[in-house]
Amino acid sequence: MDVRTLCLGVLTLGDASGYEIKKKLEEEFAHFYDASFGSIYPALNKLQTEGMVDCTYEAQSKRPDKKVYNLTSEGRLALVKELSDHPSPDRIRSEFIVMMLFARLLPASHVSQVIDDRIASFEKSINKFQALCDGKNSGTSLFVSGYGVAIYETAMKYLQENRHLVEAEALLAQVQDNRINEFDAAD
Amino acid sequence: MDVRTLCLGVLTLGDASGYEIKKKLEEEFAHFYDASFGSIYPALNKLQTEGMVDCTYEAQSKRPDKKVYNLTSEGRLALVKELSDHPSPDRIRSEFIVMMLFARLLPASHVSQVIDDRIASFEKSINKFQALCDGKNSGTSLFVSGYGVAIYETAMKYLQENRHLVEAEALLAQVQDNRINEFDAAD
DNA sequence: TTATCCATGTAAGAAGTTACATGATTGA
DNA sequence: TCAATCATGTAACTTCTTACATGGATAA
Repeated sequence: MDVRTLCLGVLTLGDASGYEIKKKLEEEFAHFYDASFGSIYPALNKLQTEGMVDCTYEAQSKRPDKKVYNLTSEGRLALVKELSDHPSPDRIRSEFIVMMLFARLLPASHVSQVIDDRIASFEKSINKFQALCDGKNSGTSLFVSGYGVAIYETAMKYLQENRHLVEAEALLAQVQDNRINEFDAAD
Repeated sequence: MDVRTLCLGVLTLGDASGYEIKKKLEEEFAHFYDASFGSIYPALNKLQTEGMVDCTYEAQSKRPDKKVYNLTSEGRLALVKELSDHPSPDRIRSEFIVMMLFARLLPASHVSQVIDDRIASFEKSINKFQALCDGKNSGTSLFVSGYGVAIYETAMKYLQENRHLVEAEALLAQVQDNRINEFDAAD
């Protein structure tokens, strides 16, 4: 799955410009997939040459023209085919977790700060998903935003209840380092 | 954060070869970061030319030589500096979630199969993290594997309890498609 | 005998990000 | 006046994956 497929998918929800597709991704797919303009615009142009999408220009006063894309039947077929493969495993890239694993190398205060920030950002995500839940009628969107709420709530609660494990280790390592430094200083 | 940083991190746990670093990543960092040999070996070579790691050859009978790397003080410093930045938000790429969002385009049976598979794979992940929990003494590893258990358990439970939302929509769309096809056939 | 583990490496290519260019509009 | 929103696009660059090359040992 790539940005092209994602664009086709968004277009099943209605005609849209590249800019609108990007916005839709930020709202709807929040946290589960993202793409930049630098990948969306070329993808749409390529999809057009391949006949997967049609494009009509919408002139706008006081704004650049809008290129509104709509899915062709070939495009819809290609999307369904793409979605029919079994999904590859989720790919997660968490700098936060890596940092936690090496917490003993860092100042304890910094570790605490990072955890505080992470909890705050989880809270934001939960609110965002919650708002999405409330505004949604379709079963699938409800399912996905509910999934987001469930996972981020668990993650947040876990951090609150278990942060001491990491913080204790960071603190211990720091104390030991200081002791060594004191020994060094004493020499 | 990139593969280079990850290699430096693993080397704080003890000297290791590229191959061993890869294995360690698969065990310890499972699901939160991964890297292929094709990125690890070049990263280690570059780190060596930069003086971040030393390398000693270990001749092995009946096996190729092993290049065992160990962290230099510059390497440790660079790692700490890298980890001192605030971690960027987790990046998740979930084909599964995208597929759920477009479930209405797919055969209901296929959707059900995909959810079954996902539940099974979550179960595997939980067992893996659980085993990791049991085998670990350090607070940080316990924290991280516990985090994995908590999240995957939530995800699994959520799928079990809410899969009907997606399955119903896929089924409904399918029935409507069939109805249209019947109309078409009647013409 | 077939696959998997051990062990390192390279080269080609995919896929994306970042930064830039352009430029008016609107809200703080 | 400063930032953000709308709107599209390109080019350079980064980063990683995949596939290949090599080859003995071991387990099913």
